[in-house]
Amino acid sequence: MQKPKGTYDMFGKDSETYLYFNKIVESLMDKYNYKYFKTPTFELSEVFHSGVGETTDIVSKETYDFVDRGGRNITLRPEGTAGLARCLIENKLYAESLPLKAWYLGSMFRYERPQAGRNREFTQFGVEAYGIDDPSIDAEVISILVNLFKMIGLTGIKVNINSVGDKESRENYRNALVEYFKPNINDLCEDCKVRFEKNPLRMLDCKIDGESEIMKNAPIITDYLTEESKKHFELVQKYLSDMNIDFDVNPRIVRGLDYYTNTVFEVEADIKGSQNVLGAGGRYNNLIQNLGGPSVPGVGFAVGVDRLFLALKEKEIDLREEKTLDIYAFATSENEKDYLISLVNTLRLNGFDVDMDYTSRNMKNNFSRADKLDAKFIIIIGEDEIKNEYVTIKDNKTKEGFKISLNEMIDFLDKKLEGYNEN
RNA sequence: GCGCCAUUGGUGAAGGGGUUAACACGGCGGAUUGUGGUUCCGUUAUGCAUCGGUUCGAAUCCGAUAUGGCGCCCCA
Repeated sequence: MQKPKGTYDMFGKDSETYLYFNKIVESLMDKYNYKYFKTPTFELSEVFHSGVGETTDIVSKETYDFVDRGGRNITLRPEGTAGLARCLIENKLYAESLPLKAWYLGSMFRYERPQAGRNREFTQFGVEAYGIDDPSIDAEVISILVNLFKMIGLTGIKVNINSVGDKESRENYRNALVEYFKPNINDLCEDCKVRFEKNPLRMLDCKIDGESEIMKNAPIITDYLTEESKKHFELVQKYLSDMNIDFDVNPRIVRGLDYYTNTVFEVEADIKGSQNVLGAGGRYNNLIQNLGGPSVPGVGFAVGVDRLFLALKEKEIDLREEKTLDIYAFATSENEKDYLISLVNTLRLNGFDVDMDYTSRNMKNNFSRADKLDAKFIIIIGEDEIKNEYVTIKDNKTKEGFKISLNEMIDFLDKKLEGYNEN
């Protein structure tokens, strides 16, 4: 038995990191007053086809599609935005007071060739703000991303921003690019020739020709923005500066998904490997309309959580909450086991984190097990303890031993643990 | 979808055709102990990703498959 290609099992330190990361995200979202949304992991296929765009590879050849038992065309979500947009339309949330600020965290699915930082089932954390087409929200969304990295202590990140303009700007620019490259197309790489036909904007991203003279002198989108788009982009930059957020304007970045308009951005980390873009996003003012809803603008980003963890690992950042066991309890022989079980149950009901010996190990093994589990206190139950109604409690740090009557046990432990937390 | 590389126990690994698959950590058991983290002893892969092939003989050479990694396409 083997897990499917491109999936992973998460446990041990990694799952501790994951749980702690969730907590950080939740508290971060509270700071910005964004609300958690949980939408389905799969949607009717058309949600992604009309939402993300037919032409992007993600939808045209990387989705997990299947027909369910009722004959419906279903797609496992390859990204989070389209489903959230569908949720907004279906529940008419645009009728409530705007902006609607939402966040999500969950699995996404893309049928791709896996490598480090790229899986077929992967986790994204995303943020979206709908209803207000104001550059201040673009800037806020970017600031969330920057703040997230700050909160988890990840350094060496770089924010690149650009504007792909509105529909009109983009059409003008596309024509200019085609015009510019047409005479020289034969000098470019094979991939670029394909992009020339399919999506000329992507040519600027080319790994092979990217640094060549012809690319450097290519027209840049900023010169083709309409007055309105230009002003929007300038204000985004101003607000970012007002928040003291460092960024670079990079006219070469274009997003892969069709729904973006105006602001686009990505955040890259200085880590090895080609999967160094940790998060990316932008504004999408036509998405809701494309999905059959009213004209509602939106802006947001998604972070690749697996990639983020990879970066943490490379930088040796241990993002975990310290979790230690309050009590490890054991009995000196099999005869006291039933008593032990009942005592442990009582302790747990009183709010202590307790583990116990299930196999009646010898005493030495029990002590080393208590150490391994990082227990703060050890409780020992023997014949004498039962007969005289007390417990032997050992402080595992100071090695001090106490004989405490059953009645006083809870109070004693409460007080001791309080002292522990203060230290 | 394409190209290149890799895969040995619970983990890190050595071994690159010759019979018992090294070493370390971890796990389990024991010695001693109504009070331990040290030490000592024992044990822990009939098997080297899977399936075929070559050979007297394969973890070792060859092929296919699977999975992982690097790069590309694409993208978070």
